[in-house]
Amino acid sequence: MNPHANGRAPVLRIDLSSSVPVYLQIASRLRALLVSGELKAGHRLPSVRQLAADLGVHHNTVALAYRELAKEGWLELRRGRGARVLRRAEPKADSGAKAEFLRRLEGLVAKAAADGLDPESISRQFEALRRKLWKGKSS
Amino acid sequence: MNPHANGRAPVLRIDLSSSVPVYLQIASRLRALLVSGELKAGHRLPSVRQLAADLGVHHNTVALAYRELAKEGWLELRRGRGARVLRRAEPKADSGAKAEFLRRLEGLVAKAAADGLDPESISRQFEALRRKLWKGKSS
DNA sequence: GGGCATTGTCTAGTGTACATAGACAATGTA
DNA sequence: TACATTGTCTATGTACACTAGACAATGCCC
Repeated sequence: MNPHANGRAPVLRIDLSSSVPVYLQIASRLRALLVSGELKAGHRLPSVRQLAADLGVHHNTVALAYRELAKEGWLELRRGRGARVLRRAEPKADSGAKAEFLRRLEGLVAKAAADGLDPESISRQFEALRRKLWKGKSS
Repeated sequence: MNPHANGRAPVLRIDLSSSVPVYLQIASRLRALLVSGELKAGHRLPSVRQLAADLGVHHNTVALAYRELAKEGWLELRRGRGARVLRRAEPKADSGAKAEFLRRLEGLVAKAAADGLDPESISRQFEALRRKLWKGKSS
Protein backbone atom coordinates (compact mmCIF):
# COMPACT_ATOMS: atom_id res chain seq x y z
CA MET A 1 0.00 0.00 0.00
CA ASN A 2 0.93 3.59 -0.34
CA PRO A 3 3.24 4.60 2.49
CA HIS A 4 1.92 8.14 2.23
CA ALA A 5 -1.54 7.27 3.39
CA ASN A 6 -2.54 10.80 4.30
CA GLY A 7 -3.60 11.49 0.74
CA ARG A 8 -0.74 13.86 0.18
CA ALA A 9 2.16 13.53 -2.15
CA PRO A 10 5.25 11.59 -1.15
CA VAL A 11 7.74 13.51 0.91
CA LEU A 12 11.10 13.37 -0.74
CA ARG A 13 14.33 13.50 1.11
CA ILE A 14 17.02 16.01 0.35
CA ASP A 15 20.43 16.64 1.81
CA LEU A 16 21.09 20.32 2.36
CA SER A 17 24.75 19.62 3.09
CA SER A 18 25.29 17.93 -0.25
CA SER A 19 27.17 19.73 -3.00
CA VAL A 20 24.40 18.71 -5.39
CA PRO A 21 21.96 21.61 -5.80
CA VAL A 22 18.66 21.06 -4.05
CA TYR A 23 16.58 21.55 -7.18
CA LEU A 24 18.61 18.85 -8.92
CA GLN A 25 18.21 16.49 -5.98
CA ILE A 26 14.45 16.97 -6.22
CA ALA A 27 14.39 16.49 -9.98
CA SER A 28 16.66 13.47 -9.70
CA ARG A 29 14.53 11.71 -7.11
CA LEU A 30 11.31 12.45 -8.96
CA ARG A 31 12.84 11.22 -12.19
CA ALA A 32 13.63 7.92 -10.53
CA LEU A 33 10.00 7.61 -9.44
CA LEU A 34 8.84 8.47 -12.95
CA VAL A 35 11.18 6.03 -14.65
CA SER A 36 10.28 3.21 -12.31
CA GLY A 37 6.58 3.78 -12.86
CA GLU A 38 5.82 4.68 -9.26
CA LEU A 39 4.52 7.93 -10.69
CA LYS A 40 2.31 7.13 -13.65
CA ALA A 41 0.78 9.23 -16.41
CA GLY A 42 -2.16 11.21 -15.08
CA HIS A 43 -0.80 11.39 -11.57
CA ARG A 44 -0.85 14.84 -9.98
CA LEU A 45 2.22 16.07 -8.18
CA PRO A 46 1.97 18.24 -5.10
CA SER A 47 2.00 21.96 -5.75
CA VAL A 48 5.35 23.67 -5.72
CA ARG A 49 4.41 25.36 -2.44
CA GLN A 50 3.26 22.16 -0.76
CA LEU A 51 6.41 20.27 -1.65
CA ALA A 52 8.57 23.25 -0.80
CA ALA A 53 6.98 23.45 2.64
CA ASP A 54 7.58 19.73 3.17
CA LEU A 55 11.22 20.09 2.25
CA GLY A 56 11.83 23.38 3.96
CA VAL A 57 12.92 25.25 0.85
CA HIS A 58 11.52 28.06 -1.25
CA HIS A 59 8.77 27.23 -3.71
CA ASN A 60 10.86 28.57 -6.55
CA THR A 61 13.42 25.87 -5.90
CA VAL A 62 10.77 23.20 -6.39
CA ALA A 63 9.43 25.05 -9.42
CA LEU A 64 12.89 24.84 -10.94
CA ALA A 65 12.92 21.07 -10.46
CA TYR A 66 9.47 20.73 -11.99
CA ARG A 67 10.47 22.80 -14.98
CA GLU A 68 13.53 20.61 -15.48
CA LEU A 69 11.32 17.54 -15.68
CA ALA A 70 8.80 19.32 -17.87
CA LYS A 71 11.62 20.12 -20.27
CA GLU A 72 12.41 16.41 -20.41
CA GLY A 73 8.80 15.63 -21.24
CA TRP A 74 7.76 14.08 -17.95
CA LEU A 75 5.40 16.75 -16.68
CA GLU A 76 2.78 19.16 -17.86
CA LEU A 77 2.77 22.43 -15.94
CA ARG A 78 -0.13 24.89 -16.02
CA ARG A 79 -0.54 27.79 -13.68
CA GLY A 80 -3.60 27.46 -11.55
CA ARG A 81 -3.86 23.73 -12.30
CA GLY A 82 -0.67 22.19 -10.99
CA ALA A 83 1.71 19.56 -12.31
CA ARG A 84 0.52 16.41 -14.04
CA VAL A 85 2.53 13.40 -15.17
CA LEU A 86 2.52 12.93 -18.93
CA ARG A 87 2.76 9.86 -21.07
CA ARG A 88 6.25 10.19 -22.47
CA ALA A 89 7.83 8.67 -25.53
CA GLU A 90 11.22 7.26 -24.77
CA PRO A 91 13.93 9.16 -26.59
CA LYS A 92 16.49 7.53 -28.82
CA ALA A 93 19.74 6.78 -27.06
CA ASP A 94 22.48 9.09 -28.24
CA SER A 95 26.16 8.41 -27.91
CA GLY A 96 26.87 11.68 -26.14
CA ALA A 97 24.51 10.77 -23.33
CA LYS A 98 26.18 7.40 -22.97
CA ALA A 99 29.69 8.87 -22.85
CA GLU A 100 28.60 11.38 -20.22
CA PHE A 101 26.97 8.60 -18.23
CA LEU A 102 30.10 6.45 -18.32
CA ARG A 103 32.33 9.30 -17.19
CA ARG A 104 30.06 10.02 -14.26
CA LEU A 105 29.70 6.38 -13.38
CA GLU A 106 33.45 5.91 -13.32
CA GLY A 107 33.84 8.89 -11.03
CA LEU A 108 31.13 7.67 -8.73
CA VAL A 109 32.39 4.11 -8.50
CA ALA A 110 35.98 5.22 -8.05
CA LYS A 111 34.89 7.43 -5.19
CA ALA A 112 33.05 4.53 -3.62
CA ALA A 113 36.11 2.35 -3.89
CA ALA A 114 38.27 5.11 -2.45
CA ASP A 115 35.89 5.42 0.48
CA GLY A 116 36.24 1.74 1.22
CA LEU A 117 32.73 0.66 0.28
CA ASP A 118 32.14 -3.02 -0.25
CA PRO A 119 32.08 -4.02 -3.93
CA GLU A 120 29.74 -7.00 -3.55
CA SER A 121 27.16 -4.95 -1.73
CA ILE A 122 27.42 -2.25 -4.34
CA SER A 123 26.97 -4.67 -7.18
CA ARG A 124 23.83 -5.96 -5.56
CA GLN A 125 22.49 -2.45 -5.12
CA PHE A 126 23.24 -1.66 -8.71
CA GLU A 127 21.40 -4.72 -10.00
CA ALA A 128 18.43 -3.90 -7.81
CA LEU A 129 18.32 -0.40 -9.26
CA ARG A 130 18.65 -1.70 -12.77
CA ARG A 131 15.75 -4.08 -12.35
CA LYS A 132 13.56 -1.45 -10.78
CA LEU A 133 14.30 1.38 -13.18
CA TRP A 134 14.01 -0.60 -16.37
CA LYS A 135 11.18 -2.82 -15.31
CA GLY A 136 8.57 -1.03 -17.44
CA LYS A 137 10.12 -1.83 -20.78
CA SER A 138 11.73 -5.24 -20.72
CA SER A 139 8.58 -7.16 -19.81
CA MET B 1 44.14 23.32 -34.70
CA ASN B 2 43.90 21.49 -31.48
CA PRO B 3 44.91 23.91 -28.74
CA HIS B 4 46.00 21.02 -26.57
CA ALA B 5 48.24 19.40 -29.09
CA ASN B 6 51.67 18.82 -27.65
CA GLY B 7 52.64 15.62 -29.34
CA ARG B 8 51.85 13.47 -26.33
CA ALA B 9 48.89 11.28 -25.60
CA PRO B 10 46.38 13.14 -23.44
CA VAL B 11 46.64 12.22 -19.79
CA LEU B 12 42.97 12.83 -19.31
CA ARG B 13 40.04 14.42 -21.00
CA ILE B 14 37.66 17.02 -19.72
CA ASP B 15 34.36 18.33 -21.02
CA LEU B 16 34.09 22.10 -20.80
CA SER B 17 30.39 21.95 -21.66
CA SER B 18 29.62 19.67 -18.74
CA SER B 19 27.88 21.03 -15.67
CA VAL B 20 30.48 19.28 -13.54
CA PRO B 21 33.20 21.77 -12.54
CA VAL B 22 36.45 21.25 -14.38
CA TYR B 23 38.54 20.84 -11.24
CA LEU B 24 36.21 18.05 -10.09
CA GLN B 25 36.40 16.35 -13.47
CA ILE B 26 40.17 16.34 -13.16
CA ALA B 27 40.13 15.08 -9.58
CA SER B 28 37.56 12.45 -10.47
CA ARG B 29 39.52 11.06 -13.38
CA LEU B 30 42.78 11.03 -11.45
CA ARG B 31 41.08 9.33 -8.51
CA ALA B 32 39.97 6.55 -10.84
CA LEU B 33 43.56 6.08 -11.98
CA LEU B 34 44.75 6.05 -8.37
CA VAL B 35 42.14 3.58 -7.21
CA SER B 36 42.76 1.22 -10.10
CA GLY B 37 46.50 1.27 -9.46
CA GLU B 38 47.42 2.81 -12.79
CA LEU B 39 49.03 5.54 -10.71
CA LYS B 40 51.08 3.89 -7.98
CA ALA B 41 52.76 5.21 -4.88
CA GLY B 42 55.91 7.09 -5.78
CA HIS B 43 54.70 8.21 -9.19
CA ARG B 44 55.11 11.86 -10.01
CA LEU B 45 52.19 13.73 -11.52
CA PRO B 46 52.72 16.45 -14.11
CA SER B 47 53.08 19.93 -12.66
CA VAL B 48 49.93 21.98 -12.32
CA ARG B 49 51.12 24.18 -15.18
CA GLN B 50 51.95 21.27 -17.47
CA LEU B 51 48.60 19.60 -16.98
CA ALA B 52 46.79 22.91 -17.19
CA ALA B 53 48.44 23.62 -20.54
CA ASP B 54 47.45 20.16 -21.79
CA LEU B 55 43.85 20.74 -20.83
CA GLY B 56 43.63 24.37 -21.83
CA VAL B 57 42.70 25.66 -18.40
CA HIS B 58 44.37 27.81 -15.78
CA HIS B 59 46.97 26.21 -13.54
CA ASN B 60 44.99 27.17 -10.47
CA THR B 61 42.17 24.95 -11.65
CA VAL B 62 44.50 21.97 -11.73
CA ALA B 63 45.99 22.99 -8.40
CA LEU B 64 42.50 22.85 -6.91
CA ALA B 65 42.06 19.30 -8.15
CA TYR B 66 45.45 18.27 -6.76
CA ARG B 67 44.61 19.76 -3.39
CA GLU B 68 41.34 17.85 -3.34
CA LEU B 69 43.20 14.58 -3.81
CA ALA B 70 45.87 15.58 -1.31
CA LYS B 71 43.10 16.18 1.22
CA GLU B 72 41.93 12.62 0.60
CA GLY B 73 45.42 11.31 1.23
CA TRP B 74 46.33 10.37 -2.33
CA LEU B 75 48.98 12.98 -3.03
CA GLU B 76 51.82 14.82 -1.39
CA LEU B 77 52.19 18.39 -2.58
CA ARG B 78 55.32 20.46 -2.01
CA ARG B 79 56.06 23.75 -3.72
CA GLY B 80 59.11 23.52 -5.88
CA ARG B 81 58.98 19.73 -5.90
CA GLY B 82 55.68 18.81 -7.50
CA ALA B 83 53.02 16.22 -6.74
CA ARG B 84 53.86 12.66 -5.70
CA VAL B 85 51.51 9.72 -5.21
CA LEU B 86 51.41 8.48 -1.63
CA ARG B 87 50.84 5.06 -0.18
CA ARG B 88 47.38 5.42 1.27
CA ALA B 89 45.59 3.43 3.92
CA GLU B 90 42.08 2.56 2.87
CA PRO B 91 39.56 4.28 5.12
CA LYS B 92 36.80 2.42 6.90
CA ALA B 93 33.49 2.57 5.10
CA ASP B 94 31.05 4.86 6.84
CA SER B 95 27.31 4.70 6.37
CA GLY B 96 27.02 8.32 5.34
CA ALA B 97 29.30 7.76 2.39
CA LYS B 98 27.30 4.75 1.35
CA ALA B 99 23.98 6.58 1.57
CA GLU B 100 25.34 9.44 -0.49
CA PHE B 101 26.69 6.98 -3.02
CA LEU B 102 23.36 5.22 -3.36
CA ARG B 103 21.47 8.46 -3.84
CA ARG B 104 23.83 9.52 -6.58
CA LEU B 105 23.80 6.13 -8.20
CA GLU B 106 20.02 6.08 -8.31
CA GLY B 107 19.98 9.50 -9.92
CA LEU B 108 22.57 8.50 -12.47
CA VAL B 109 20.92 5.23 -13.43
CA ALA B 110 17.48 6.80 -13.58
CA LYS B 111 18.83 9.43 -15.94
CA ALA B 112 20.37 6.74 -18.09
CA ALA B 113 17.08 4.88 -18.24
CA ALA B 114 15.24 8.11 -19.05
CA ASP B 115 17.67 8.77 -21.88
CA GLY B 116 16.95 5.39 -23.38
CA LEU B 117 20.30 3.77 -22.70
CA ASP B 118 20.47 0.02 -22.95
CA PRO B 119 20.38 -1.73 -19.55
CA GLU B 120 22.41 -4.79 -20.52
CA SER B 121 25.21 -2.69 -21.94
CA ILE B 122 25.21 -0.57 -18.82
CA SER B 123 25.38 -3.58 -16.56
CA ARG B 124 28.38 -4.83 -18.46
CA GLN B 125 30.11 -1.47 -18.17
CA PHE B 126 29.41 -1.37 -14.47
CA GLU B 127 30.89 -4.81 -13.90
CA ALA B 128 33.96 -3.88 -15.90
CA LEU B 129 34.42 -0.80 -13.73
CA ARG B 130 33.91 -2.78 -10.58
CA ARG B 131 36.55 -5.29 -11.52
CA LYS B 132 39.03 -2.62 -12.52
CA LEU B 133 38.54 -0.32 -9.54
CA TRP B 134 38.47 -2.97 -6.85
CA LYS B 135 41.26 -4.95 -8.42
CA GLY B 136 43.20 -6.90 -5.82
CA LYS B 137 40.79 -6.26 -3.00
CA SER B 138 38.11 -8.84 -3.64
CA SER B 139 37.59 -12.06 -5.52
C1' DG C 1 -20.83 36.45 -12.76
C1' DG C 2 -18.08 37.98 -8.67
C1' DG C 3 -14.97 37.01 -5.39
C1' DC C 4 -11.11 34.59 -3.98
C1' DA C 5 -7.99 30.97 -2.87
C1' DT C 6 -4.68 28.12 -5.37
C1' DT C 7 -1.33 27.37 -8.84
C1' DG C 8 2.81 28.09 -11.76
C1' DT C 9 5.77 32.09 -13.55
C1' DC C 10 8.33 36.17 -13.53
C1' DT C 11 11.79 39.80 -12.01
C1' DA C 12 15.14 41.08 -8.39
C1' DG C 13 18.36 40.62 -4.85
C1' DT C 14 22.00 38.12 -2.27
C1' DG C 15 25.45 34.90 -1.23
C1' DT C 16 28.63 31.44 -2.89
C1' DA C 17 31.36 28.70 -6.06
C1' DC C 18 34.14 28.35 -10.31
C1' DA C 19 37.67 29.87 -13.18
C1' DT C 20 41.13 33.16 -14.32
C1' DA C 21 45.04 36.45 -13.56
C1' DG C 22 49.18 37.35 -11.72
C1' DA C 23 52.26 37.92 -7.71
C1' DC C 24 54.65 35.23 -4.12
C1' DA C 25 57.38 31.58 -1.76
C1' DA C 26 59.75 27.21 -1.51
C1' DT C 27 62.73 23.91 -3.81
C1' DG C 28 66.20 21.93 -7.06
C1' DT C 29 70.05 22.65 -10.00
C1' DA C 30 73.84 24.55 -12.83
C1' DT D 1 74.54 32.41 -5.97
C1' DA D 2 71.51 32.91 -9.87
C1' DC D 3 67.64 31.05 -12.08
C1' DA D 4 64.05 28.15 -13.57
C1' DT D 5 60.38 25.31 -11.77
C1' DT D 6 56.96 24.22 -8.54
C1' DG D 7 52.81 24.77 -5.54
C1' DT D 8 50.28 28.64 -2.97
C1' DC D 9 48.11 32.88 -2.20
C1' DT D 10 45.03 37.11 -2.98
C1' DA D 11 42.07 39.47 -6.06
C1' DT D 12 38.53 39.76 -9.62
C1' DG D 13 34.75 38.72 -12.88
C1' DT D 14 31.03 35.78 -13.90
C1' DA D 15 27.56 32.34 -13.43
C1' DC D 16 24.59 29.75 -10.54
C1' DA D 17 21.63 28.49 -6.48
C1' DC D 18 18.40 30.02 -3.54
C1' DT D 19 15.32 33.30 -1.65
C1' DA D 20 11.76 37.01 -1.79
C1' DG D 21 7.69 38.71 -3.24
C1' DA D 22 4.70 40.39 -6.96
C1' DC D 23 2.07 38.78 -11.00
C1' DA D 24 -1.10 35.99 -13.90
C1' DA D 25 -3.87 32.01 -15.07
C1' DT D 26 -7.19 28.59 -13.39
C1' DG D 27 -10.90 26.47 -10.77
C1' DC D 28 -14.27 26.59 -7.26
C1' DC D 29 -18.01 28.31 -4.34
C1' DC D 30 -21.71 31.55 -3.42
